[in-house]
Amino acid sequence: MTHNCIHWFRKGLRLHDNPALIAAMRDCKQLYPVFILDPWYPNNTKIGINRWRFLIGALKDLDCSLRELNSRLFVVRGKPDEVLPELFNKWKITRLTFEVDTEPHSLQRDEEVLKLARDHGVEVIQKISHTLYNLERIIDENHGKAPLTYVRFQTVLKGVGPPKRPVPPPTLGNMKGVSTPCTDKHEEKYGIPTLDELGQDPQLACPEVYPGGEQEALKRLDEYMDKQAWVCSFEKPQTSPNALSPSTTVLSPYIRFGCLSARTFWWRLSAVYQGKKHSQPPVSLHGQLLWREFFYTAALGVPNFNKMEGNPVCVQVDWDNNPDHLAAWREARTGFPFIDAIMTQLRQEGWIHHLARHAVACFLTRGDLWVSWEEGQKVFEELLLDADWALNAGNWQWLSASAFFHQYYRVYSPIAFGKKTDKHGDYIKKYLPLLKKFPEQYIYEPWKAPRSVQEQAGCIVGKDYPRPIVEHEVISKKNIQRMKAAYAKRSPQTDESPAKEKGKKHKGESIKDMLTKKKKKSA
DNA sequence: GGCAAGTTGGCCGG
DNA sequence: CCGGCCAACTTGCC
Repeated sequence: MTHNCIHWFRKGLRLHDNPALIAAMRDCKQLYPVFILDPWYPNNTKIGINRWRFLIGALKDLDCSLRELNSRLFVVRGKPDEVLPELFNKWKITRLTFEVDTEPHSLQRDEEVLKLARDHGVEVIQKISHTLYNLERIIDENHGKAPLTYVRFQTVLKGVGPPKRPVPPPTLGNMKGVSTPCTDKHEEKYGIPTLDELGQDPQLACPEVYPGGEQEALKRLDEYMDKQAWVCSFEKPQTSPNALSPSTTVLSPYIRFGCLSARTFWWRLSAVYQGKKHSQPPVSLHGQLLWREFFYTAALGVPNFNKMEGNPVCVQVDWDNNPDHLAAWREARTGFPFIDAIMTQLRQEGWIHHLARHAVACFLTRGDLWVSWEEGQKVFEELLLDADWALNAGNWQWLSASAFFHQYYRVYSPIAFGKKTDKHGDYIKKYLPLLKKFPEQYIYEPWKAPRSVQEQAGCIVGKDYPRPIVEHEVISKKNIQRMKAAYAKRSPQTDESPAKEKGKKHKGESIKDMLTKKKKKSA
């Protein structure tokens, strides 16, 4: 039997390692590659202009590549559960293929679509290619629960083996006997949207630093895989958050939209590592892909993963409702140049280094402003090209010491942290040119500069650039105590039965224990 | 009991 | 002046 097929692109905006697309081409007469632009989607999540532009780039590139296979991309406007049944009838569809997406709202949407397909007699083929592994399998192997530590995650993976190899991209051979019926009105009806159509003002766009698309992704991948020594010695915590050009690969936006397959990246790294000494997870580049997998698994296994309430792994904290603090942070006017420079880079370029995310996330939440991580999550969702539901929620919980990471007394200093990798403040001067003329000595703390120095620099603190929004040394100490209180509330069983702990120590108290205790007391 | 990607700032010894 | 150690201090897992 030959089929009329829709391949539904959602994430996975690529031809390489796309098993669902290959499946669509098998025994196929007419192929319709579809992307559904859901105008209602932005209702619950705000998407910034840079993210829209990246998506447009990725769609254009996809359409280009499909043309080379004598096909085209159909961008369809509407809600999937309304649009797909129409298309099933109109195109006499017998088969629907797509890539598995494990985000909760996607799972719900796809459940609905499966029902509709069944009603229309449409066969559905789903393939896993967005993640390295079948995440359900990982949860099964861990006795039905998502692993909560990276070490545990790695232990589970040892039993599962390496990820599958990527599937080669389709060729004209795959398209033998397959056609994509297009009319003259294709552009008009199924064309790729413009920023205008998406309600974005192109005039407001900053210069594009990271163009979207599979070709761009593969070019970038090649460029980095050529640097073999760099790849083999890569250790994420050693890279700089405030380098003038990125100290890491910036492949994350491409992986987020599926312009680059994580499995392709994984096996390209394996090829570079082959026979050489190389860094290891969690800090290596393989380790980065595993962190992604780790948070994807947690996001699938933990209910309400993007919220504090109803999230069983998340510490419940009495965050302040402070719109002024939140706005200052979002709009890069906290008065801390390091923080404001990072937030400026985020808004302009759509990407900031992982450790820069640490600095601003800690500052917004447990470090200084005591604003809920959910608010920060929303801002990142809007502005980050690589904003990914699972990673965004997981990392915000990590940084706010709400889950995964618990050493809340480790607070990043908005002054000291940046200095370690950028003594002269060049990064600050790049993104906050207003402060360009401040002497090095004051670049991280311009409010400490004498009036005459501020005048000389042409920038008066309190007038041209804000005074610091909080006193970091004071507020961060207070906040540590607030975190301590939140943690204490968390486990009432230790409150009720302190005897348990005493009982445990009673018998086996060693000399070393006693020494440690004494030391602590005297300190 | 010890260890875990990603702190800071103070103190001590060289 | 620099590197190293320590305290501040938690949970999950081995």
